[in-house]
Amino acid sequence: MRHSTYECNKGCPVEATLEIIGGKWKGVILYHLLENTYRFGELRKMMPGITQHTLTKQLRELEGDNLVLRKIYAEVPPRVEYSLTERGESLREIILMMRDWGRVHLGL
Amino acid sequence: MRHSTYECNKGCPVEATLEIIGGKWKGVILYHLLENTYRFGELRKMMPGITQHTLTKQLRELEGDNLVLRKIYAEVPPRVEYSLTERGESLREIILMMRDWGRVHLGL
DNA sequence: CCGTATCCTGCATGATACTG
DNA sequence: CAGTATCATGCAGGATACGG
Repeated sequence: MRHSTYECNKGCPVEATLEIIGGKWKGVILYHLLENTYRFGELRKMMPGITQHTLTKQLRELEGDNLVLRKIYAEVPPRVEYSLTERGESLREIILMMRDWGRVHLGL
Repeated sequence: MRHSTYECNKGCPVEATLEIIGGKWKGVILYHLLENTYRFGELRKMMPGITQHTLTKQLRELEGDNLVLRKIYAEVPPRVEYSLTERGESLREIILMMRDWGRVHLGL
């Protein structure tokens, strides 16, 4: 007896995906990294509302979920660049669809 | 001088969309309603982890965002059915993509 | 420049009990 | 059956200060 296509008994795939990109800032971070590789300070400037503390935490979590790559350059002053992993890239379509939906239905 | 396609200065459309579907349960609720119209108690059974209190609140918020329609039947015992509005339907593609992404990348 | 270390706060979510 | 009413709690996110 097969389950419904919509069954969510143990680990709904929609819920699980939202746990990864559903934070207050993660979608926005990924959205920016879709366009380009960015340094920590650049991301911060793009998101005036986020604190340094929170940005660091969110980036660590995205890194932990293997969506974002953190590359450290041994320079002075230090430079750290964030980019999407292949797994992160695979979210491109979803993120862009959310952007489009927001534009159309929320007038943004 | 045009802005970048990715600019998020005031009201990022990705962030705004996530505010609507990004809660812990909203995606799952919408996911179920994608398939069918359901009664309150049916939804509750489908999501064993959610409490009555929280389900009510989430449904009210979805209703407030005009994604879900709440239809009350004047019967005894009372019957209330939830379905997607047209606006809710417009999220179908996004939700299904999140489901697929979860299945492929999270092994669900 | 890119962080950690503390401490703190609000709000999303939950537990439990009661009701039209 | 489908809710409200209360009260409780955990954790995401923030403020501020300091460090390699």
